[in-house]
Amino acid sequence: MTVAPDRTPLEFQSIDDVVAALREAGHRVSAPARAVLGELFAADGPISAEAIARGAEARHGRLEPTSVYRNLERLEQLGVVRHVHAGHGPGLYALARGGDREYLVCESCRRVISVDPSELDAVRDELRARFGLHARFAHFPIHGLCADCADS
Amino acid sequence: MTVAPDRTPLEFQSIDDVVAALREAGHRVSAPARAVLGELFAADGPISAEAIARGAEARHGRLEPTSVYRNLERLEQLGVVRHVHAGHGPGLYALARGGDREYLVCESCRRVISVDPSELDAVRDELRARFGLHARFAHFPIHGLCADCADS
DNA sequence: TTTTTTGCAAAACCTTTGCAGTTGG
DNA sequence: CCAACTGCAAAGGTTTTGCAAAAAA
Repeated sequence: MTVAPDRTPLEFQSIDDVVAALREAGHRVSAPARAVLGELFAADGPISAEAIARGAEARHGRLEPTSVYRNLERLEQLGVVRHVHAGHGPGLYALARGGDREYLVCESCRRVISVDPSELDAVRDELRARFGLHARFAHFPIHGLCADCADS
Repeated sequence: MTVAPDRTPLEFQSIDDVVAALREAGHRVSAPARAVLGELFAADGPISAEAIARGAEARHGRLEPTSVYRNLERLEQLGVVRHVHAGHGPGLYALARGGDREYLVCESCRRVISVDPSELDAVRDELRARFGLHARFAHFPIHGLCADCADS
């Protein structure tokens, strides 16, 4: 078992930052591991493991989904990555840089809206007052129709 | 293609009501179909297809999960059944009687809290005002920790 | 009798696991 | 050099699909 280094996700600004953290935690850093990080840093939102595998395969060599999942799991334990379940379909993975995020998902166009948790405090307060539920929207996001899709 | 009869879910108070509606819609009603309905009427909350298959198998004869899924799909098209996705794990199915419901799920104890949609209007209003999202919690419920689990 | 529904088998989909071989440090 | 990581193959859990046999109306 490895221990997450004493860093916040905010400090991971580049692939090399993460590579350093991985090594600090006793991990080795292979070409596939770098390729996965490359896709995550290149993405502008949460993406699927399969998208990572395909993108990385195009730019670098062969990359099995298996390996992508194993890398993502490791990065998630390190606190570098988080994943979110958007409706049916595969889980979506994103860098945790920029601090915690919570998500809203459009069921129609599948757009993922990323928000600061504080923006959902009013919602959380209401749910706790009324039902005693301490709601979290980081892993299982709020679903609905975005403004554009609701208009049509 | 069949057309849903001109009834609201509120009118389905018994297995026979549903059987009548199925026939009205041009469907045949087999023993397995009745067994699935029996489990749904016996359940006191959303249950998995596998639970339905096991329960029905105990009381009546053999019942393949395949058949359960096919029956649930048909009942869902008729408006008699709805399903909800509670975290990881299988989908949960419940009768739609009593009108629409929306759900909150505890990520720790997996308890499903069923609420009247109007109880979530304040939450919906806040989400719409702030993000333009028209939230729905019937199919993908709100996740979090219930009061009991949050205390421990 | 005729069309629907079932059972069984197989596959699809996403993800995890096992294992032998390769590779990073 | 040796533990860790990879590829490949296989399996796990949930749901869907294909098809011949059984059953409803």
